[in-house]
Amino acid sequence: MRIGELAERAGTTTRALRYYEQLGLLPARRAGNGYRAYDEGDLRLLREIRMLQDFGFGLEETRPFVECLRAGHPEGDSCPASLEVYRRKLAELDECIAKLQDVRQQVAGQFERAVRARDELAASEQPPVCELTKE
Amino acid sequence: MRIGELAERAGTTTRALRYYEQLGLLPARRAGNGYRAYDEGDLRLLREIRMLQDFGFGLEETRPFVECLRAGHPEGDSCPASLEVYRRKLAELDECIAKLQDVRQQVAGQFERAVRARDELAASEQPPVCELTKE
DNA sequence: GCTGGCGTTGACGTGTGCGGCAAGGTTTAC
DNA sequence: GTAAACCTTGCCGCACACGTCAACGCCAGC
Repeated sequence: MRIGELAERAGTTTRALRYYEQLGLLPARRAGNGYRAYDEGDLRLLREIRMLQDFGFGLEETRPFVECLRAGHPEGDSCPASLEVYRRKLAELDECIAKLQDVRQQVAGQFERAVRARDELAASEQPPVCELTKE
Repeated sequence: MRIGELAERAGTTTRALRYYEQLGLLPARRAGNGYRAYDEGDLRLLREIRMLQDFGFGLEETRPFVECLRAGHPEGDSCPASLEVYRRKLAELDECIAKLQDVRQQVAGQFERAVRARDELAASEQPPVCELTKE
């Protein structure tokens, strides 16, 4: 299989594949004409990378999974190094979520204060004249 | 006040201030010798920028707040444009938090599945011989 | 044999918020 | 008078995962 076909079957681009090879993440054999040659195993590796990327893993974080598969294990996460990455990622996610929730609270507080200030200003500048102003 | 003093009083760097000026976010008057000259008002603007940055606002998102203050309003969020930025940010935060929580769920699921698979494999390869193996 | 569609490498661009350095001018303290 | 500490502009670098050329080679169909 050549690079274009692999890219299409994995739902990515040739540019990404060349980049992965540059990182040593997904090295390719070469055909006689210099074209990159891939097989079904590479497709499996690539799908693993893509799935982890969708989870927000950086490319370096996918490396243990890829190497685990290349070592012949049935799943990318059959190795301790991969499990460790999972653990780190979960901790990271928890921290990030907590931080965002804290920020959300603070921003919501600022927003509500600002809205109240605006409403009070409007009320003092243009007090309702009488009941008749209500249409 | 010169750039170094302002930076120190706001807890930032001269480099950041020059960058803000480059963006037109915090323009500076100039002294006769070409040095940037700031006043207390600029310190106020800068503090506003820094606070919003701490909330994760991008510099462009702080612009309405800064312009609001420069227009003479008592607070950076006294203007409708600032309130709109708050609203957008809250929506963005909610979306981001929801996404992260979803990802966390999925990663946790993968992790637990992988751990179970590992334990089952270990159990089948090295079954507990008998009660005596427990120390 | 020629066009079109593959492939190759290499290099620069993207966005964000600065850090760091060079090469100079200014001011301040002693 | 001179050294230290400030200021100026300008430009390159970083992280990250590629996108987007450019200039070229290879191969299939007509």
